[in-house]
Amino acid sequence: MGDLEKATRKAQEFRQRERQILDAALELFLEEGEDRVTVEMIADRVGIGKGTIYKHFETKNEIYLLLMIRYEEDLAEVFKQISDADNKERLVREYFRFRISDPKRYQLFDRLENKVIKDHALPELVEKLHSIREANFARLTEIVEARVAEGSLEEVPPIYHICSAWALAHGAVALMESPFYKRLIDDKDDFLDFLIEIGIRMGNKGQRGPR
Amino acid sequence: MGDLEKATRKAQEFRQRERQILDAALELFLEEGEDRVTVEMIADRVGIGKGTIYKHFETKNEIYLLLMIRYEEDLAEVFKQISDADNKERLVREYFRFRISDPKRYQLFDRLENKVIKDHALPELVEKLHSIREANFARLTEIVEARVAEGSLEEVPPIYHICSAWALAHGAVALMESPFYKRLIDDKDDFLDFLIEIGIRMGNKGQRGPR
Amino acid sequence: MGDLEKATRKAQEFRQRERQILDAALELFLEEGEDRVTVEMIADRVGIGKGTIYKHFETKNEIYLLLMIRYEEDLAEVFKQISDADNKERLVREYFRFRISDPKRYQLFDRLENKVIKDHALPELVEKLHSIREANFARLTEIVEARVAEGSLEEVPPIYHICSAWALAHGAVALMESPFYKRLIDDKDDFLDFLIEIGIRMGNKGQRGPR
Amino acid sequence: MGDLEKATRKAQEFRQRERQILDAALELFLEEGEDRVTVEMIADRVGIGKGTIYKHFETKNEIYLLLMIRYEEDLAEVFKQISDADNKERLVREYFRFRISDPKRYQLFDRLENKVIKDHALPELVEKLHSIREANFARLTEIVEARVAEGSLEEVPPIYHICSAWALAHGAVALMESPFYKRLIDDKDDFLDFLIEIGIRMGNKGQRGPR
DNA sequence: TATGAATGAGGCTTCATTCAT
DNA sequence: AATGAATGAAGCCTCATTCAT
Repeated sequence: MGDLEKATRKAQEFRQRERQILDAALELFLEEGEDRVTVEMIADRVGIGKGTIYKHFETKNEIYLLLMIRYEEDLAEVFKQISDADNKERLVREYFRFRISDPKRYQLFDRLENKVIKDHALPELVEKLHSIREANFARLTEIVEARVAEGSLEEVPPIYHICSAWALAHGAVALMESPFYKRLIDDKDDFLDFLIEIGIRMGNKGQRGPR
Repeated sequence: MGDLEKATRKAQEFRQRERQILDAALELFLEEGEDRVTVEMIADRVGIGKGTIYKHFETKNEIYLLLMIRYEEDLAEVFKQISDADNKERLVREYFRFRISDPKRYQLFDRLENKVIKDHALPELVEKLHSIREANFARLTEIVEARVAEGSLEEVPPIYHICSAWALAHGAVALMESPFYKRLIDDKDDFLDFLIEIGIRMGNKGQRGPR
Repeated sequence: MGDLEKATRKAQEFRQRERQILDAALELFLEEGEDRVTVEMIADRVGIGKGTIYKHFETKNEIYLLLMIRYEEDLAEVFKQISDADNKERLVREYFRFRISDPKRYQLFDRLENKVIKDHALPELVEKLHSIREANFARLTEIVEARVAEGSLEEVPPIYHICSAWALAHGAVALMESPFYKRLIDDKDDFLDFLIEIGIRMGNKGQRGPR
Repeated sequence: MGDLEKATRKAQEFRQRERQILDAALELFLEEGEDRVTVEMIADRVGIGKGTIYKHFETKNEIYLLLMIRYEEDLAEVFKQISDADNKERLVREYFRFRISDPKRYQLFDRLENKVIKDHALPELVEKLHSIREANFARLTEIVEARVAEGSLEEVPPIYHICSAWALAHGAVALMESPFYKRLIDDKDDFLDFLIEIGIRMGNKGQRGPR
């Protein structure tokens, strides 16, 4: 094996380990709650030493952030899948599906974001996270603008439509996770259908009287 | 002053102190984030000794819970104000207003609930919290059932209507607090109006095609 | 015992404990070298818990600094003893004696100062330390100025005389502590007499040719 | 190229690398303080791997020691330059110049010596260091003895003269490096002249009354 | 009852050194 | 010979809770 090849392999293994650590961290955060998870626990789950983690990440906060970025990138992927030709209905549906498909994960990142922002930690990474999110938003805005132009959505700033969908999805997630609310709903899927319908219709033209 | 009188006064002062502690704790939790607030900080703000706090509350978790219960009771008060005679619109409006009026507080309790539940702490108090909430729900359910009966709301289980309103309000709160989304919306009040309108219309009969 | 009395006693005991910690820390630093001494070791020597130390001092650096300030105050005491009426000889002698009497301590603080300054730690305390030192210097400067005025010291800025004495004392201390040099000198006291004589004569008028 | 030649070259390169490492280490120790410099930082500056450093030196302590020996050898060079024919003045001047020319370096080694000795590390190397220093001393002693014999220096053990010069130089270095003292002296060069004059006269015959 | 000094488990992070490739 | 990923002991500091006064 050539030196170059060897180096490439090493680099790949290194990347691979990074992924392992992030995966293990995410698992543990979801299982136990991020505050209860120590760096040592993450290392143990991967089967490596505590110090090794710090070869890959500067601080625990960086792990948080990287995980959040991964999530945001996954969301970008979802948006990319839904080509511009698609209709709004499909978009809202996919968006809800993505959010609700793993509500624990979603809520974890919601908590983490607040934590990380309060710590003023890793501002460059926070910036990166936000810029990915902004790109996602730009894409959404385009789609919404087209709908507004064709007259199927009410003429308010596109961001209103986006944010209200975001809010409903966010709330739906919290609902699905709250042990209190969970026990009030018998047929979860049926309820989700109901919610998604609301999401789809929300902001459609002609739903509101004159302001 | 008689002994009895004296004892009564003492008991009152004790109650009073308890309130002071809870108020100070809430203030600090909101200002700094609950993780950064130590029991000592709370005692300092009240101007008492750290040990005294433990004469009133068994653990820090109990403070969390008591605060949450207070919040839920405040919400009950809101519902009580809105007599059964009231229309749905007013109810939704007040509900949103209450939630959004102090989003930080709302989010704090959302976080605390998850934390406390994960700790399996103070199950009796958690039970109490939930029973208050259930009472609130019962009241809401009645109102909604009436609307459904009169034909203005779609015929799905009342809980669907309640939960979707809850979800939207919950999401709206998160939106208002997220630094990322905050900067995307210029006219906050205008957007909230938009959202509340959606909340009001949400689930109205005739908004959905046949399932 | 009255409440006031009790409070006073408590406060005294608290002070006393602070002294104990500082004493133990100094002992250990001298015995083992500051880098080898952990906060836990200090606590063990005092016979208290690790956490207690942090009730008295914010960081390990603060312990360093407080110790240094104590030393500088002791030196101020030496200067105060030597009233202005005294002659230069006595002053130099006492100064050397103080420095050399505990060279390990002196060197410890020399090291600590560099360390603390590099850390940019506790700037207010560093400031305090320096202001004490400055007061000591002001006192010295007065004495030296008087000698210069009466013609017994060479007419250079008073600080020159002070600094050269400081330098010789500083070097003498290092000499006394260096295992290498220690073994070269048989009669330590005799050599110190020699050095002190040099210190006394150093800078006397008429010792130097025209510049 | 023959095998021998090749081996020789390899050996030379190895030597060369060793020098590079020591140079980089010295630079970093001076810039950042030895405690803040990790082995990795040294490797990075040289542009080699961390492991390679351990092919050349057993431990970090060995690097310290080798650097100290180099410094002592440089000093030996200074003494060699000043042939026996030279006068005392020139010697003292050169000695001061050497010490003061790079006070940070001097102080670094002073610190390192204490550290290394406390660790009881690498006793053979410590021994080597001391023997070089002893040789330097022997040379100095000869010179001083000649001066004493010719009557220009006071009749005390030669080591007294040497040690007092050492002490003054050592103190001068500390002075030059102390941020506190630095700001008290306006004209550094003028003051150094003053100090060197003292160093030259120090211990001259006729400077002291009868003991 | 009120106090606050004392506790110590536990978390994060650092870094000299090892060792398989 | 050179590498650098991996290690884990060790250090500093936090803070909920206890308990003697």
